[in-house]
Amino acid sequence: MSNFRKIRGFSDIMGAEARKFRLMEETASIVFSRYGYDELRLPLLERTELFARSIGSDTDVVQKEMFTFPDRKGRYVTLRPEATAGAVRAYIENKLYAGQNLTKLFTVGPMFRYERPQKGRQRQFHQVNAEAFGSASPLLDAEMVLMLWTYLSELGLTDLTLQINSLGCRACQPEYAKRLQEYLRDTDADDFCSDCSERRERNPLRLLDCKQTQCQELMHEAPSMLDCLCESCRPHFHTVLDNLQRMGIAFEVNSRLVRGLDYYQRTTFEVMSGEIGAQSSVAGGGRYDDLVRQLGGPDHPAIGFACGMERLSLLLDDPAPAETDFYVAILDGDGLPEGMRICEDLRRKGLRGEMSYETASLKSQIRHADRIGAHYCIFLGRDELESGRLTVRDMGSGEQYQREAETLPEFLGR
RNA sequence: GUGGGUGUAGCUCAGAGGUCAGAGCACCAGGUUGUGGCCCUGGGAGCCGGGUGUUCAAAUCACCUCACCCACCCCA
Repeated sequence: MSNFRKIRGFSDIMGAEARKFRLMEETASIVFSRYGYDELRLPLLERTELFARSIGSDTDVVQKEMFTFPDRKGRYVTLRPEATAGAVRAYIENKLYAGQNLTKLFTVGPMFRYERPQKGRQRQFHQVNAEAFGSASPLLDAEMVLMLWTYLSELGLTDLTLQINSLGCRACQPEYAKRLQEYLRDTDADDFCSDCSERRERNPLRLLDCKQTQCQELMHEAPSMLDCLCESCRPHFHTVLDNLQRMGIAFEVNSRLVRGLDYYQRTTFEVMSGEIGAQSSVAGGGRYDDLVRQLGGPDHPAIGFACGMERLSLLLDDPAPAETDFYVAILDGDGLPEGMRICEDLRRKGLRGEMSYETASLKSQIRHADRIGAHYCIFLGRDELESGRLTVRDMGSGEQYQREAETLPEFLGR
């Protein structure tokens, strides 16, 4: 085996897997455009500072999962670990807000996080993202979730669960943090798992979604963010839920749904599957109403989501490859030029097929035609060259016909 | 970053210190068949993941390392 092997967590996407990726991309483009979204293609590399400022310098993503390195002039750059930061940067930098009050964008492509690979988790992974800027309307939140759900449905995915929560805004979050800390003060640090006892002070929200049973029991009685929503956030959340209900979207409100990226506020949501192992979250998103301003842009609210393509892929059936209409089997070396002409003529008529580039035995030619799934095998040997009529074999029935080359497109196209 | 599992032919795997490293499937050639699928004969193929050590002798034992898989963690 060669010494040149792919590096850890990076994979070659090919065959049925590549066809799934194409399906996910094309479906996204079709569905999202119905909702008014335009494609945005972002750089893979951005200044490290952009991610630290938007995702949060205290998060795991920024602290230990980014591919960060100095460029040739010593400036720190990072392979994007997610898409929102870059989309916000592009929104501000290109003044996409000018002349319109709503900007809807989607983007597809690779993301990079330095994590230990496992099922549904690679170091280079791929996301479908949608971001909408400029409206704080709860109807936009509902539409975003609806669009995501429609997208997943059109991919044929059922058996998914949608969870939704509100994290509150900068007005009500401090009040909740205070209440949560008061609650935690009455618990014993040693009763939590080691991770939770450490982050109890620094990042108490994280204790809410710890999977350890002892932590879940301790947090069972913890105050809920939903009880602390301010006079603005509470009706906003309820309007979102009302509209989802009206649109027939089934969801669960989960007040413990916490997102690991600091910029999320108000409505947050996650789509999960029970069939793909531990990495069960296939999509997630929410509002980030303060982020544009924080990154130096206008005070525009925004909302978005990301879909993990590798995880969706685990749920998709293998799409069949394109059908092969014909195979031109050359049985005599003199037939090679004519075979190529016939082959090319058929392709120009829109048919799909291949030819043998060298002569081979009839037996192996037929086997090859069978293997590539050709519907018809066209023989070109000594007899055919002399008579000017080709032998066409129907690979399904085994029947054979004599045909002039000119009549082939019509014959095969039926 | 932490744990557990696995690395032998293109694929699935057997071989557990001692003849030139094996099977099935796949592939190639030939035979048979009504010009493919069934059957028969033959063939090509392998840094036994890599390295170091122990031994007269290592795919096999020890240590190191790399990769893959699963889980923790984190997230999509």
